[in-house]
Amino acid sequence: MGISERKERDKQELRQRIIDAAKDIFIEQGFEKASIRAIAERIEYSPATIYLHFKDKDELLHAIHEVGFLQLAVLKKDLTSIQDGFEQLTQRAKIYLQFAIDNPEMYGLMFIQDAPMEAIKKCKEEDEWNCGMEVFEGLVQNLLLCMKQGLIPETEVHVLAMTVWAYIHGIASLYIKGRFFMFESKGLDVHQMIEASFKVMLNLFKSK
Amino acid sequence: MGISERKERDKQELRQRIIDAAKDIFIEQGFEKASIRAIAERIEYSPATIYLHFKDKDELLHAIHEVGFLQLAVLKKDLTSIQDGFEQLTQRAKIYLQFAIDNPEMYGLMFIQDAPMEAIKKCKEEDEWNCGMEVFEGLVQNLLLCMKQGLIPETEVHVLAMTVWAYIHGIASLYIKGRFFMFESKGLDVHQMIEASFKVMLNLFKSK
DNA sequence: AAACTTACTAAACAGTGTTTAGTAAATAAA
DNA sequence: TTTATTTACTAAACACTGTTTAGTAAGTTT
Repeated sequence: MGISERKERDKQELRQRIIDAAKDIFIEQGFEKASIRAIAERIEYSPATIYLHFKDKDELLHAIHEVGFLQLAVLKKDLTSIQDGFEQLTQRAKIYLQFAIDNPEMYGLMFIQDAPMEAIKKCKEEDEWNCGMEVFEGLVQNLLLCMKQGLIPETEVHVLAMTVWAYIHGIASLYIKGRFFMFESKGLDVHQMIEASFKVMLNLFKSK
Repeated sequence: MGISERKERDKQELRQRIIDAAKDIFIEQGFEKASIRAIAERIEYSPATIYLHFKDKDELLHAIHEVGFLQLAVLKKDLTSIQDGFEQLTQRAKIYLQFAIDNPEMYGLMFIQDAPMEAIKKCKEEDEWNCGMEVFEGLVQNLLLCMKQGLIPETEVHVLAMTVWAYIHGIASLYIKGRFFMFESKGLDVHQMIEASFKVMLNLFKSK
């Protein structure tokens, strides 16, 4: 009975085509322009077809945001090979920040917008936001390595990870949401300031 | 010629009524529900009338976001009377964070959403986002006080302020946008973690 | 050949921001 | 006082949005 299996494959393939098309429009033209109708048109199906694969737009955006985490995972994949904990932490932060700057719409979906989390809330089986957890766990492991190497003081590692994450996310989100714009109009070099802030933050973490 | 002046007053009053109604709906029912039509209905005017006072929705949201900064300013007004720089910094951060938790929609408008900044970009006279600048300047002055009192090491103060702001905003925005949700579902007390992270961050800043 | 299932969509519903054309009243000019 | 003009306002339309419903046409099973 290969027929029903082929049908299932076809179904999954169409689902993937929807996600890909949605992601492309989302990346190219931004959140606003990524309408169900525009996505449907790109894959040459009717808008209603999308609802055979996704409960609502939130669920589709949730699927896209997972693609974003996959993208980020690729960028992070070589991090653990960096022996020095502190150097790894520096690179980790830089990758995260660069990802946000290079993919502001996707970063927004992953860490700022309500949509993907709404989807989690709606489906009863608690997803627990595994995507975000994975990023966080990487940071936790990194910080544990730093502690093992005596580079930073022993502290409750989850709290420490939360602190580092908050800082990096703060820089990333204020930047991509235009809140450092005031510096630019005052003639200051924002990128340079971020770089300097980065160094300040890292130095603070060094155990004396 | 009191007539034209009265007319001008009436005009400004209606403008203010629009802002107030918009703010109320925005606060009560969230960003999504604050439609032009809903705002118009509340003040018993037609939707088109709103466009006689505001170029577009972004401009209206920009006006609302200024009300938010006024609200925040009230909460901050007694801060400078705190003599100890470090204590003032602590209280400043707490007020900022508490404001975000108590008024998530308004905080979103002030520091996360695109709308108000779009309005700035659209009108040619560079607004420079004075609202945000004011908050930032308060932090800068606070940090200068800390340095004067030898509580923190001498560093380029704008970079330092950016660092502190990013951290606090990071905590605030990740919290209100549900990204700490994963901790909750793991049985951790998020508020306690934030409190702990707060202490970690403040201790990092203390000069040894 | 008839019954059933699947995959899909046209069209509608209820909402959105925004613009246009037009009205009715208040004011200014004749 | 009558006419002209400006002002304040809105009904209705336009072009969108997410989503649902009812129906069709093809494929599969009986």
